[in-house]
Amino acid sequence: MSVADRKAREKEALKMLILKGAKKLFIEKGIEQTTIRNIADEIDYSVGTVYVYFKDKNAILHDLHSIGFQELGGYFKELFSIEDPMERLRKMGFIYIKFALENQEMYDLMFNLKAPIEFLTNCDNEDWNEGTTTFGALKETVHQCMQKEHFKGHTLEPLTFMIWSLVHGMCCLEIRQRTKGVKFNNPDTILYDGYNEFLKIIEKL
Amino acid sequence: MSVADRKAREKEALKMLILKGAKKLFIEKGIEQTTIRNIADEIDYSVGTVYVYFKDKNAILHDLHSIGFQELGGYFKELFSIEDPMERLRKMGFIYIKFALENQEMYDLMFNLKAPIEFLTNCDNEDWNEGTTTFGALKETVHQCMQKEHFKGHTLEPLTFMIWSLVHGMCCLEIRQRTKGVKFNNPDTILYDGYNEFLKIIEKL
DNA sequence: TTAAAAAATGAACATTGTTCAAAAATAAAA
DNA sequence: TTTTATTTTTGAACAATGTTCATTTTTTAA
Repeated sequence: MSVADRKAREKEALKMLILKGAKKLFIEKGIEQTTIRNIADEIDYSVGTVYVYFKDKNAILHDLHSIGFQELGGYFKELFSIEDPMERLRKMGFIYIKFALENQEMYDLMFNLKAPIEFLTNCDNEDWNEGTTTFGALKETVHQCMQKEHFKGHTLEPLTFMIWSLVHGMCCLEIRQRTKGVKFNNPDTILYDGYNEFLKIIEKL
Repeated sequence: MSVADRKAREKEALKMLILKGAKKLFIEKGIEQTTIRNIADEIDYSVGTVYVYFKDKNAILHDLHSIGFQELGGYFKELFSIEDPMERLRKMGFIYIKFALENQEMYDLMFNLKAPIEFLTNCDNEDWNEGTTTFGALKETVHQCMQKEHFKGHTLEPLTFMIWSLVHGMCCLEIRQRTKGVKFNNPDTILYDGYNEFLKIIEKL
């Protein structure tokens, strides 16, 4: 191993350290409430160093948003072993909501904040690979459901988007505290009453 | 009319002027990109004056979020004349999406931003009247649908929340630019392909 | 041991929301 | 009308933020 190799590894390590510190603070005190100085303090480096490794705050948020998608992938792992696509779709909905509620700041970053998308636009990058891949996974399962004679009369792409919108809408309203006027039976609102109604709906399609 | 009355009227007028200026700038250049100084400049007053009429930026955002709900109410007006609840529900979905797409910054403020809710919390106000009222209107229509034997096997409150989540989810993903990976047929994506699929879904419930 | 290259630093800048003593404008009193 | 009291408006000043960059420190190569 050359010195250049080690340097590259160290560079990568420090980049990860910054991201790890940032994520910790984001979860602890919220993304908006976390400053670059906070992040630098957290890992005992100076502000300037953070800017050596990241172009700006959006770059940090974008990288962390990608990490969020990796983590969602981890949640989704257990789905691979489910043969029946309808059963997989049901579980997928549950896991999606669970992930959103257990990782609210990360979910917000992945699907709501402007920063990650702004970063892509700034880099002249039209595509949003993380989202497209996840959407593709859902679409594949819906496709298999349709092959088994479910969802008659629906079109794959828009229907997939509807299912995504349904669970995303729930999570979004909950995370942004717009569910105050909704009277649920269960204390753990979305994950029980919401999810149950979601099950009823896809059953009828 | 006493002097005190006139003063009260003038005070109210200036408050409205500030809100009007703020709204104009929000729509023109985005909420995050608009500063208090911008708003003050827009209406030819000083920064300090803005703070005489509003406690802080959140107070402006909250009042503007309320105005947004009034405007949504304006969009909803034509629904009153529709007798058939199912037909009314369908039109309601269309108008909701239309409002969201035509007033993206306002929609964001009403249903996504933290500011209006933070303002309520700061005032020790637990309730979110604007949202609860709008949710109530949707719930009433869904209730009438159920009385006409639609939506068998569903529960009013959670089902209403599902329908809201569905349209909100679509609008949210579109406004926050998360629909890049979804291939629609129509150029006006959500309002046609999305809405059509929404129609198919509520038809089957 | 020394010179060159790389990495880390933190003071400095522009911009933000916010405050508040002072100034200006208005109303009430003499 | 003139003076006093009250209300309204002002903008300089403050702390906090994202960001930059000349300087210092550390590491590598000679």
